[in-house]
Amino acid sequence: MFRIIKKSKKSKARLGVIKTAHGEIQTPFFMPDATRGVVKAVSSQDLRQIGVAEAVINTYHLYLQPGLKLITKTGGAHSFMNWNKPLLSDSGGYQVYSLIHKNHRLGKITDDKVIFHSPLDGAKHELTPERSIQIQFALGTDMIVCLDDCPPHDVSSAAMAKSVERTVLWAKRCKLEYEKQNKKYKRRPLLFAVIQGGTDLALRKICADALMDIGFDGYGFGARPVDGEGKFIGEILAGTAEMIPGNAVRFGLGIGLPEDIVRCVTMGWDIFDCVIPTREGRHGRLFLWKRNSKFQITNNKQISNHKFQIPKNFYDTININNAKFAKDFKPINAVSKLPELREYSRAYLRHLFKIGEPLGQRLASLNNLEFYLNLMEKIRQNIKLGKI
RNA sequence: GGGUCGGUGGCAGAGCGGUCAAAUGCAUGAGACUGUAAAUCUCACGCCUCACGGCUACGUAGGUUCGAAUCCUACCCGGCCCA
Repeated sequence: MFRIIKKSKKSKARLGVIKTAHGEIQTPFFMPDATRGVVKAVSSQDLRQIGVAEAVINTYHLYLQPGLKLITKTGGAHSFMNWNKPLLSDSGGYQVYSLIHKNHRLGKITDDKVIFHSPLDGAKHELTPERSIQIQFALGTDMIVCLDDCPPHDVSSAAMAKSVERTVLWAKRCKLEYEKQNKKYKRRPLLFAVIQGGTDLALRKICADALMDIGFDGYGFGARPVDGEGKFIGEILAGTAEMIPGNAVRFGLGIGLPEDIVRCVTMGWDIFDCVIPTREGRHGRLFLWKRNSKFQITNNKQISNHKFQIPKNFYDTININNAKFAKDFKPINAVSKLPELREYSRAYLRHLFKIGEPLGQRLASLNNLEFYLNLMEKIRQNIKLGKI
């Protein structure tokens, strides 16, 4: 269940609460990706320690490995992962894109279903909209997503229209299957559909309207639009948000960069997930607050007079692999709530990366997740105080 | 002392007359990463130059050849075997 607590007067941002069987979460929020049942390199204990309240797992990956039987046997994804907070499962729609649209040898898409060759061992698997929902019920996740057809950005407009048509068709089948599973499991996870349509707002509208006729708890924005240089195109996201009724959850799938999340919040998007903090962390990039950033938690008096603008340059990133950190004995992150990040030096973290030690990846991932959590906290505070 | 094999760029290690500034791996330097086929990928990596190009290089010194990391001679150094 989704309830809006406060709407901004300055923008389309809103504060809300999503109630699930595993607790309530305040929106806007960010979910780390735990695609294969782990946020890579970190434990659920780590996540709890920095205050992560929800995570995203993937239907397709967990179905392939370790498989549903095993997960069902342990009582679902929550207990398997030792995670008692809300979980969202993604449908496998993104894998339609990353495994098939991008590489036709790995499978085939028909109107009826998707045929995958497992990247693990090449074995053939079929995913239908119904199957995706069944799997997600078996996983026991709190928020589930309809299987969608996520095309590459550069596809022809005819192919894009086809994707939209397919996405709507599949969403319809997902909804029907959802009702069946509902009766079987006596559970009502939130069901989200995904709006496709590329950078064509009219097509997005066709998709959104068709999905809203079916009716879902929330609507996702699929296939983050980019321009020729790979940059984020805001108008499409803003326009699409407007198509979605205010009482539905707006889910920006795979978004993104900190500044993009802020922008999307002001457009009315509520929840986000992205691999950036963890993947880039594993690759040595750390997100750090700028010392004099104007984008601060607003109970700080000094900046409480600051009129809200979408903050720019409020953070820095560093690549800890760079030679300049070899003798940098400053803390990894002096303002972290994690003692580990305050006590280990950057020189040491660089050393861990240089020797390929997984501890380095864990520390960097935690640093970045903490940054994202802080970001969302600041965003919520700003909305609460009427600044966004 | 005799015999034998070998000495190649930061390291390991190809190359054995021209297409060699020299494969490949590692190391190093930088970059990318957006619903995770990602502890991955890309680029650079003798010196000078933005580049064209030039210069110096395959233990050292000579030599053969139009041309040598590659062939010959001597020397230096190392491994192994014999005394």
